[in-house]
Amino acid sequence: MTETKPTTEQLKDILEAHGIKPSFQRLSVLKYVMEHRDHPSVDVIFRNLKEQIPTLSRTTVYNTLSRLSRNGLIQSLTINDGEAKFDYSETAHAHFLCTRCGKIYDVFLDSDIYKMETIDGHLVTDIQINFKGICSHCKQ
Amino acid sequence: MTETKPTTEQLKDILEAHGIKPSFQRLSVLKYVMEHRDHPSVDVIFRNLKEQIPTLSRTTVYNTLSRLSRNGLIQSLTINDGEAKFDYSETAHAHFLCTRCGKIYDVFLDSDIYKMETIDGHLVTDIQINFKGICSHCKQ
DNA sequence: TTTAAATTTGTAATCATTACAACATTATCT
DNA sequence: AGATAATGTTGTAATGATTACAAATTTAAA
Repeated sequence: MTETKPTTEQLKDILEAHGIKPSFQRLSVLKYVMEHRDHPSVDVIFRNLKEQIPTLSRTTVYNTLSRLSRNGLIQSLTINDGEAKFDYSETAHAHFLCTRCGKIYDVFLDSDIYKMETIDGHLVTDIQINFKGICSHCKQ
Repeated sequence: MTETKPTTEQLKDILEAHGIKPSFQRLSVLKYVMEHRDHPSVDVIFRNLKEQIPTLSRTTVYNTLSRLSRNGLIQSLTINDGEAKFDYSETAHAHFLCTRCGKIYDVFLDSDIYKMETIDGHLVTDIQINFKGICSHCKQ
């Protein structure tokens, strides 16, 4: 499993290292994304955290994810129309979206593309390689 | 310029070769996408065609683009949240989205990734390589 | 402890997309 | 050709994700 159980101290350190104040809500959102590597949507994150934090607002989840993403802590996957999916990962990897069941699979391929810092004179801050098709389960 | 001016006959042939009946609306949408390689959105396509075809419905544009995309004639770019962008191209290429000005640039890099037909046992029907960052114009 | 700054919350607005039913056009069959 | 079925188009209404915004709360600074 790629899932980790970071301690509150570790979460705090990570947020501060990225210039984000470690509020309780932010710690909770980051914790959720780190412990659930199945590309959760805003709605999934919100509904699950709401159980532990009844006062939590959907807007806070949006704000927090957007900030984590902007500061390069997590990646906002734009692989499908509809809702955004979020990804925390140390190692660069691609994604495969099954257009039948909607599941998103991690795909590990070592490509030089991930190392590019500029392209055609443009400054690169994010790289996403997206495959779409029918997954092995749906194929049968 | 990569733009082409296909004749009505050519458009008809292309549609029929992909198993799509060449109605007037479909010919018009395909023509627009082929002649405008700047990744237009549904709204842009609709508003421009509406001038020549006053009876045109937005739903028809959605339906047509979705069918052209499903049949592999055009590509629906999912590089940014918000609205989908459409791309007609004979040669595989990547895209760069400037997060400041919103412009999408074509990026040509020859990668073996485009040749993949399966990955991890999944059947691949679409591949997109997306870069994001600050473009050379906005950098200054 | 008072004041200012930052964060969170909830509701209302926005905007792209889809559902759907009526209407129009095109193809099929006798 | 004329009747009938199939397909395509249109417009409006619904849906669903995201954002705007202002009030309320919490945290930091003086």
